[in-house]
Amino acid sequence: MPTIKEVSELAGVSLATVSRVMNGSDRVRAETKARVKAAMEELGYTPNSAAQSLAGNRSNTLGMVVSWLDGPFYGPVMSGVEEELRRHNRHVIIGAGHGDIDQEREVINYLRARKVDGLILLTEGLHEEDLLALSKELPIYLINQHFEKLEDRNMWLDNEYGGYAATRYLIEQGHEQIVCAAGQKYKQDARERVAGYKRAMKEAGLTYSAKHICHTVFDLQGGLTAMRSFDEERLDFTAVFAGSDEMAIGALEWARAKGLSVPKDLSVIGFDNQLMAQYVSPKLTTIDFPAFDMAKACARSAIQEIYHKQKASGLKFTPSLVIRDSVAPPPSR
Amino acid sequence: MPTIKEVSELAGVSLATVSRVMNGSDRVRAETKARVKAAMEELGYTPNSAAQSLAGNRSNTLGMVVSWLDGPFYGPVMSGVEEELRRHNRHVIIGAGHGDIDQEREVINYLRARKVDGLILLTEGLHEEDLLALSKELPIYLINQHFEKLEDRNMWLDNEYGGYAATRYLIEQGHEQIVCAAGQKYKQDARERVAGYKRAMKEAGLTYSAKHICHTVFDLQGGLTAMRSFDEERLDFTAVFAGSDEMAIGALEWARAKGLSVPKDLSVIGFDNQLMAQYVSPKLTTIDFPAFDMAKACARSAIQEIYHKQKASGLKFTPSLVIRDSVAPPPSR
DNA sequence: TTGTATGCGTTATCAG
DNA sequence: CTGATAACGCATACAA
Repeated sequence: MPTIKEVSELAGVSLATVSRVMNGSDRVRAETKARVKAAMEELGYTPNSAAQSLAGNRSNTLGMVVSWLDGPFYGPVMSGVEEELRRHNRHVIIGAGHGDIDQEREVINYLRARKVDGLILLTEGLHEEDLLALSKELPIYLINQHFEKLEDRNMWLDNEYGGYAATRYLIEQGHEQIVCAAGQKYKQDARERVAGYKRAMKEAGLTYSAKHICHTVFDLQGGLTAMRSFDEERLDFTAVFAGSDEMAIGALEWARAKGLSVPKDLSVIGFDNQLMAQYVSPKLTTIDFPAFDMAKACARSAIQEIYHKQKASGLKFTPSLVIRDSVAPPPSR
Repeated sequence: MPTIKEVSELAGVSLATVSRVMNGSDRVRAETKARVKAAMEELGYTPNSAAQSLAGNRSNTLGMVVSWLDGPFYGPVMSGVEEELRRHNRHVIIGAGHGDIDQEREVINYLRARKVDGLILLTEGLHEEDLLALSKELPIYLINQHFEKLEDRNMWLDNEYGGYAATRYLIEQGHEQIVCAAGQKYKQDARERVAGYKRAMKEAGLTYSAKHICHTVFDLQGGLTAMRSFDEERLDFTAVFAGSDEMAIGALEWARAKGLSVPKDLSVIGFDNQLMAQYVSPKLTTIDFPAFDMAKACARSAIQEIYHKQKASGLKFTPSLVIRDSVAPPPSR
């Protein structure tokens, strides 16, 4: 493995000069730079990242904390971050918090010990105080969590608009009685999606009661629970807006058990556009969550700020409707 | 951030001694060791991994190459590896090959430049020559790829047995006419699963022709294609063994389109026990692929060999049957 | 614009 | 069993 020393000898310059051309060519003559680059090329030089980290007092590594490594949602996010960082010759250490706040903290400590230069967080447990304290120590970037005090290190989805778009689509199809199966009430995104539902309903002059909105959990079981609740309340409805695809699949299951055909008797729209949305029957109409793009943008922004001293800026992403087979006009009476 | 220097001063010993107690206490007096440990504790010392890498000429990092970061299959694998490595204070850099052999090679080069101490591979493109050449350079560990020349760095699934168990279960339910929707013929695991099917059929004295086995692709579309082929061949069958859950879901879709009810009219068994197997309707009876455990075992073995000079040893994993709702006795005639 | 010298925090090789 | 001390490969003041 060649080192800068060998490169410098071949190029007939000093170590320092080689180092300079590596780190964004401060002020070195173009000709010298070319000679050095040629030498690097010839030797097949690759920098030793450990030495860089040690001397430069930074690890060229970002830490990333997700709740699960194996959830359908996190794959695209990790993928986006990894891809972007590798393009910039940096890398990422990923840790899983397993949905537990203590484990999340532990992972963060681990990453700190690894001296990561920044942190990308896609978590649920950490609250504002935690985040604020952390951010005093090193730059942290938030995916899917809108936190005003960290505004320019935020990549967030306009969940409200997503909920609006979903509901709006149902309304356009002719539905007037629409229920909303929502996720955990303490979750920001769950609440925002519900807000979108409400806005669309009001805007269309449709009515809903508190019973039309059922906060349960963002999973299949939660979807079932919500549907049962609507049923027990004897509500009339022709369509359901589910806060997540998994909940929507729960709704499909409920409908099947009830002998209702989707979308003929009941329309269902989900949220997230997870992989499995395409695998169920009927294929789920849903709202796309651009996780991959958000992750990429986040990584790019982090790199710019941390390594190139440019100001970071947050970005709001707008989700889009994905039309498949689970929504149709309501049954005519 | 405290360094060993500060620790050594507090403990009243030399740098070298501190270093010794860190690295598995070669020969240092118990009392000294205790003093040093106390000092480390008191200062909250954590080793600087960059310095360790530089001085020790190793990165304490393993590279891992998977085909996709976002496939349902890879999550549990990454999860297992990450968890095990972190427990041992090592880490992993994950790269994705995107199912393309050139990209896989590129990722491997990237990881080599990062000076990983070993490589965990869960790939498809690389062939034996590649692997053999690579393994001359650094230790490589294979998940889900049985390669005799690297026998003790192999974690592999007994796919043949899995295919046998799946088919056997169908037979026990009373099926006699069973077709097999298999994955890509060039894939080792696809072929092995088929071999298991054949063994079970023969053992039970049941017959099958070449037409009963259809090699397509390990995905939903492949499942559809295979089913159509059986249909066009006008085969009689009451059950299908699909080489993957995705193919099985394709079979479900085909049955639905045909107006067949699963499992009443047709039984379907899958393979892999991916997350989505629980989300489709009917819930898929399938063969569990213990990806998480395999990954953990692989990481453990790698750590033992690379960092503790113990001989690695491969492991064969036996898949198990997961009974859900997609298999029933054949319709009585 | 370029070169020299020093230090980053460890490990490893020697002596003692 | 323990202590000096020289690497490890690079970044960065400081000098030239």
